Amino acid sequence: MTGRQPKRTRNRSATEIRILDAARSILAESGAAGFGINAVARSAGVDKQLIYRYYGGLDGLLEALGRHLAVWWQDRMMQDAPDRTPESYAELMEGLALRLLRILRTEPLALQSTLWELTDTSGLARTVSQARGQALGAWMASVRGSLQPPPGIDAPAVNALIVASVSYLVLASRTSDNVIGLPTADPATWDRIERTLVRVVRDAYRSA
Amino acid sequence: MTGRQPKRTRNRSATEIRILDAARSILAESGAAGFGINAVARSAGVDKQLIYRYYGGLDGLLEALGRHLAVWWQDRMMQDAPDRTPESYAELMEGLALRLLRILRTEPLALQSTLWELTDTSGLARTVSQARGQALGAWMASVRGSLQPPPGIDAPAVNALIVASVSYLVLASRTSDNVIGLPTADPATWDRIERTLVRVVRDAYRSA
DNA sequence: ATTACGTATCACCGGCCGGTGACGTGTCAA
DNA sequence: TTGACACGTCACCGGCCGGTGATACGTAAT
Repeated sequence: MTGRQPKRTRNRSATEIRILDAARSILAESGAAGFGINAVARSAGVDKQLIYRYYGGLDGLLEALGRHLAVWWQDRMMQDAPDRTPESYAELMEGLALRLLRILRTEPLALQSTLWELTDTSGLARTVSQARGQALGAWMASVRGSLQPPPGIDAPAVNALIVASVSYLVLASRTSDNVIGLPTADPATWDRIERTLVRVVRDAYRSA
Repeated sequence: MTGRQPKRTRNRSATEIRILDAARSILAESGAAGFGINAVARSAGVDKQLIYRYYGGLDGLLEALGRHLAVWWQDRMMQDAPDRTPESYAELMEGLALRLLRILRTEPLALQSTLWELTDTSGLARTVSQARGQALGAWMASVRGSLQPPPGIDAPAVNALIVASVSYLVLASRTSDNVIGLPTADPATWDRIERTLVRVVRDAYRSA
């Protein structure tokens, strides 16, 4: 009857992790819309005052989350598919496109952080957004070896088109089951998309 | 000193237009984030109660806005470029891609309504979102004539990739000046993108 | 045992949101 | 002239937001 309850664990670094984890899962589950001091504090089971003390408010928390996501993207890109080293620049890009597609489709965190990049005007989520770009670049560098794109082709532009199309299709499929005429609820559609991606990349990088 | 001021125009249909125009310009200028009953009422210089009376609240207003945007997209797609009728299916898609790219880049309303499609989960903005898809389809139908895609090519998938890439690049350029490695602040970058788009479409639809 | 400090909690603020009920006041028909 | 009614306005509600000051409590050095 006496003591209320033992007040909490009283462990700063553990609390900091609780907060960061809560931030991460809120972003993954609710997206940028549901993200805020109150929501993070509630989800972490912690008073929001601690977010101000340990992270310096929303800005600091987002910076920390950005750093966290940067390594998360790196890990996620590298893992689970040491597919054979590509024999051409086109194959390299095929690998990147398919890998990105699968990550975006299976990892809510990946999807939401990509989406946030499009909506954040305040620049508050800048560090969060940059994470993906860095990871893509790092993967390219690590797998590329000495492969060069065929001459006379604007490789950065082609690659941007590919990555952009993958990103948009997955983002749009989240809220609609018919994206630009494709029934994205049907798994077979994604097979078509993958085959078409491969085909388009090969055609774009064929030298002739 | 006596009469306050004449209370307002006392003209329902004019007020309805004021409200709808305010909604449209708020969407164009502030996007989905800034959109709400209070903001629309303020911008229209009208009490929000009227939005409930005339449109039945946010839902009704959004439906009306959706219908409005549907015809707006149609007009915007058709106007300002009766470019020569295409001689191949590839040319047809080139035209669509370039037209969409330019509309998205120059019309904030087009960009924001496309963006809303990605963020709206409540389905509240469904009618707003569908407007674009309908307009693209209608334009295709009107220009297509008897052109057919080459056999053995998944034309819907290719077209979706193209439209998706254009959409993503423009959306992302709104909040960042470096999108997937491309400096989108530099006008020359958009020339590269256009050239690359044309090239990719042609390669994708070459029959051989 | 007392002090000092870091950890955690609570209570409160102003502001904006969507939504609603009650209140004028022009207009036009009975 | 006297209604009835539609158009417009005002005031208010509960709820959530980001942010801050004061307070309780465990712990470790003095």
